[in-house]
Formats: sequence, structure tokens, C-alpha cells
Amino acid sequence: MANEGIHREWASRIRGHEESGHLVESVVEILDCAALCFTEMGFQGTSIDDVARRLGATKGRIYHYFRSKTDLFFEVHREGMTRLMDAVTAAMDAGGTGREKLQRMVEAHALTMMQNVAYEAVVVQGVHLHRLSATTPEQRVILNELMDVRHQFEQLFVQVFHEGQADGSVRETADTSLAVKGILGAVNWMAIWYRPRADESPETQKAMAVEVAGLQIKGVT
Amino acid sequence: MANEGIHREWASRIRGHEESGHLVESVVEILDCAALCFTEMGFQGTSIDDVARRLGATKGRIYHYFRSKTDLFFEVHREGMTRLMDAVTAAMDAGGTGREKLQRMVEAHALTMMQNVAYEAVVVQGVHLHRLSATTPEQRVILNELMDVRHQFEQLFVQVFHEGQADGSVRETADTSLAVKGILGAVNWMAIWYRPRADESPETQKAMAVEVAGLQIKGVT
DNA sequence: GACGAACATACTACGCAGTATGTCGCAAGT
DNA sequence: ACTTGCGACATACTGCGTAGTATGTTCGTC
Repeated sequence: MANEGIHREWASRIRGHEESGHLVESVVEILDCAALCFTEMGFQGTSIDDVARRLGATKGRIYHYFRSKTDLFFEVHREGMTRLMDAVTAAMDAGGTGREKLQRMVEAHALTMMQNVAYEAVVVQGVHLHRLSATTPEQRVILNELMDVRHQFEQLFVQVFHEGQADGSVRETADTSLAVKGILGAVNWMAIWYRPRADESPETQKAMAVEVAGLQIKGVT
Repeated sequence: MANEGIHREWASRIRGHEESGHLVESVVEILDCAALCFTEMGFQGTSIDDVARRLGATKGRIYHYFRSKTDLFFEVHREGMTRLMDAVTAAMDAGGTGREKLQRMVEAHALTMMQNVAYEAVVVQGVHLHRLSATTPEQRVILNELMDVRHQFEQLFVQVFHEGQADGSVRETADTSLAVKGILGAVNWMAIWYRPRADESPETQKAMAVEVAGLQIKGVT
């Protein structure tokens, strides 16, 4: 299944649950509930008991898999970033001019945001966590990893942006980094205002993603 | 002075400190420190003692002016929104085509974000506070006020957007609200990544604001 | 010299992260 | 068949951080 890679990554982080690869469904449930709680009430505002209650379980279950609340948050964050990365890199690898690639990347970004609001809202929150003091040296390593991935993510856009400028499909700008931050901001902001509506089909979502991406791309071409 | 109006608003909120209008400097210091703390560590992550420590004072001083931590947060939030509102409405009232007004409004928005990162970062955080449960019925009234101002703020842009479409200076879009949310997102996002640098003059800031706004406006024209 | 504003100090009550220990079921060994 | 072991939790408990309060203390003003 598609989750294999993710599970393998968990292995090293989570209480030594190596090979199994199937019982881990229990962990996925925890992550889902945690993502919702963190999204609604923030990191500090969420208690482990809140997550447990939503699970219909108790703290025991959570601490059986995660060392600490911070580790739990990190894992949700990592999962969110992974989904974003996967979607965007796939869109990037499909070829075309810089502008076409950029358009697809932003669309993929937006669509992923909408399809994973909970996880991605946590990712957005996570930016602040940068200076959070309550971290063990061990956690700080993971945090640096996350910040690194975040930076790589942005660089992906910067890179393709330059490609586009090279092939003439993207306009020259005063500050590429600034332009990219603007685009990413417009899309990331969706994590804050967007909430799935009952009457929303996958097509509607896709259409919104295309619309948002289109406006942003138009600004730089 | 320009703060008069704000002070008068405080009057009703803050432990009945009505007329004075000058000693309130003490309150401004508290708000400044609170804004910094909330920005760096979030609402729940900030303790009143943190704010007091940064002030070089103790809890006593803070609780002398504010009923609760939540009220303190609200006041910072309100101040941030007020500064945004003032800047944007001023830019709007200066006349011109829809597009010109929109351009100036977004520039003003961006510039205000940069000049008041601490306060505006709190405003950005505040969006989540929407569903926060830890509110007394009294606070909920204030919260509704804040959410209302936020909505009005967005409507300002929507309104001018339509003006622009009416006079032909702004392109027709599938969903005006969506377009505006994109623009505001790009600018609001600055509260997350932007931090003032030592070698930054007011002119540099202004230039960045114009650049960001330019890209966004170009997307809708 | 009395009184209140503007704080500081001292104290309490509680929520919550983290831990220690218990329980239940299943799977393998003999 | 029984038991031993272990994984997957639940229950019970502790200690600390922190919001809020109650009570000083100082200083200016009337």
C-alpha cells in the first residue's frame, strides 16, 4: 500500500514499532485525532486527554506509541509535510515549461491543503514552533529536520521559478524569494479559512485549486 | 494625539480607567510586551509571568489593568486590527480607479504588517481563537466583535474589487471572495515569515510592500 | 493624614504532562 | 492444557507550572 514508506519512517521514531506494518492502523487513528485537536485548539491548547477523548480511549494508548506530546505533534507535522512534498514533486516532475510546471505545482499544493486541512493546519502552526523552548536536544534534531524540509519545499518553487525565467515563460522579478513567499502564502492561508463543506465534490475542490493557482501564476507572468 | 480614539475604547474594557488618557502609557507597554510574547510563544504558551518578566515587573501590574489573560490577548488583537483598518481605509478613501485603490490598499496592508509584526502576528493567530472554549459569555461578546471587524476588513477589499470590475480596471473572476482571500493570504502570511532586519530602512520596507502588492494585483487585472 | 492609584509579594487551586502499575487477550513453547 | 511472555492498552497517581486572588506597600494628592 501507499503508506508503506511512511510506516517505515515511523519505525525509527515511535517506540520501536518496526516491521509489523499493519497494526499501525492504530497509530494512524491517533494521528488523525491529534491533527484535528491541534488544528482546533493549537499545540499548547490541546491536552493529551483531549486527543484521547476524541479517540474514545485514554492517555495510555497514546503514550504507548509516543514519547511525549511534542513528539506526537512532530509526527503530525511530518505527515502533513510529506503529503505536500509528494503532491508537489509529482506535479513538478511531469515536464513542460517553467510556467506550466509552476502552475501545476501550485494547484497540487492548494488541492493537498484542501484535502488534508487538519494535517496542513498543523504544518502552518508549526512554523511558530521554531523558537519553542520546550524541546529536548533529541527533539531539536527532529525539529531541524522539519524546518529543513520546509525550506526545501520552498526552494522547489524558487527553482522552477528560475527555470521559467530562463525559458521566458515567467516574468523577471525584483526578488524571486519574495514572489514565491507571496504565492505560498496565498495557498497556505487556505489552511486557516478553508473548511470542507458538505455539498462539495472533488471536482469543486479541484476547481477552487485551479482558480487560486491561476490568479497567483497570472501575477508572475 | 492619534491614540485618543483607541484609549477611549480601552476605557470601557479595562478596569474602568476612563478619562485619564495619559498615564495609559503604562498600558501600552504591557500591550507591546504581550504582543511580543504571544507572537513568539502563542496564546496558551505565554504565561502572564512571561509578559511580566519582559516588562521587568510582576503579575500585579498586569492584573491591575486586565481582568484575565484572555482579555489581554483580545486587547492586543483589537489594537492590531485597528491599525490595519486605519491604514487600509485611509488608502481606500484616496480615490482613483478600483484597481488603483486596491493596489494602494494592499500596499498599506503589507506595510502595516511589516511595521507591526508583533501585533499583526497576534491578529493572525487570533483567527483560530474562534472556537476556543475558554471564554466567558462576556468575552464571547468581544470575540464576536473582533470576528466582525475581521469580516468587515475583508469586505472592504471585496467591495473595491467590485468597483474595479465595474469600471473595467479589474478583471472578472469566477469567485470574488476567493480572489480576495488569496490576496489577503499572501499579505497576511508576512506575519509568519517577515521579521525586521537591522539593515532595513523604511524605504526598503515600502519597496517590499509595493512589490508584494504589485504581484497580487497583477494577478487580477 | 487620609485615601486611593499603581503596583509588588505571597498564596491557593487546579489542570495537565508524564509515569508507574495493573489488566486482558493472544501466541508460542513444552 | 497450562503458563509464560508480551503487546496493547486502561487506571491510578504525582509533581509542576500557572491563572487568578488576597493582601501588603509606596507614593502622590487633596
